[in-house]
Amino acid sequence: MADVSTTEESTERLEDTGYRLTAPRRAVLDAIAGSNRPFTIEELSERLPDIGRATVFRTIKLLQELDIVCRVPLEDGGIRYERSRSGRHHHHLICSECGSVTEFSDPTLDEAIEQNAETASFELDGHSAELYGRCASCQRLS
Amino acid sequence: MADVSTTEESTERLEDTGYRLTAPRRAVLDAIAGSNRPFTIEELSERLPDIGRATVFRTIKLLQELDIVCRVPLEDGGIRYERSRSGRHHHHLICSECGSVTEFSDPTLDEAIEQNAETASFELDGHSAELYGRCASCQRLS
DNA sequence: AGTATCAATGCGACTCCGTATCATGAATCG
DNA sequence: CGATTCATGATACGGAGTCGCATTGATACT
Repeated sequence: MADVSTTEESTERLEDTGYRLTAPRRAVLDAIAGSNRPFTIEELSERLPDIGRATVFRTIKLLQELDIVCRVPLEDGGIRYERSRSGRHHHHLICSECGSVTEFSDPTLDEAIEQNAETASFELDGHSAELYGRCASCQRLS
Repeated sequence: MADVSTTEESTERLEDTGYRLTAPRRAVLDAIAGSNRPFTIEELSERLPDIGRATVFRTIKLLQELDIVCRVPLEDGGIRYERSRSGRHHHHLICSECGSVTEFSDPTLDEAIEQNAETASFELDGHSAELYGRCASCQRLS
């Protein structure tokens, strides 16, 4: 799977899947390329005052489908979004203090999940796993 | 940790933690005792027309804190709730066809999660894992 | 290049889920 | 039994996301 860490590759992925490359979509891609912290739609929308709120929602939804952006569910039920670094399936370490989000992949974890599904005769087609706590730098600060 | 599969034990847990045992709370406990499928607040509220919507929300929130009820995040972002059978930490197998939810616990899975946190020097204080797919009986039906 | 087509946009209204406010009522303690 | 404090219900409110629809603009066709 292609890297999606640059705006160029993301626009490519957009075009390859038959979606139109429009000015608002470019603007959203640029905006999320420039932010390294997970963001809410509102924050994104404020940074793009000339783009309709509905369009921002629609675009983020689209980018999620293309695995360019991923949804980060917080412990309190809130939702943030982040540009997916790997463009592949992964899990999150979510710091409840500074809000930073780190991706990780772990075949052992995925395997444990598959094993549980199998034991229950469950036909797995997706899963999510989020880890909540304090990141290394927040620990150092206290 | 005590079993919470009966309304009696749940009312006990309520009282033990210093909360008042009121008629609306009893009614909510009875209602969820009688339902074996995960429910939305709206559904629950409809079954309890004499109880204010806000109270249903408040009560479910309280029961979540007491581990009597657990939150079930669906793949589409929706939320349902279910009486916790074990009253302990667990994960969910969520059938996208019939909506059934099965709990499971797996030390191997939890350990894999802890291992990842440790590798990242992350101080873990909670996690969630949800498995999405088709349950055994839905597979049989097709 | 010129044009037709259909997807994408922007706006605003709207839904859905959950929460805050606050006066009233009920459970618990002395 | 009376006082206190917690819980309730009604309603208004708020945030997040969606919908409908007229307009715009990217793409494909010639």
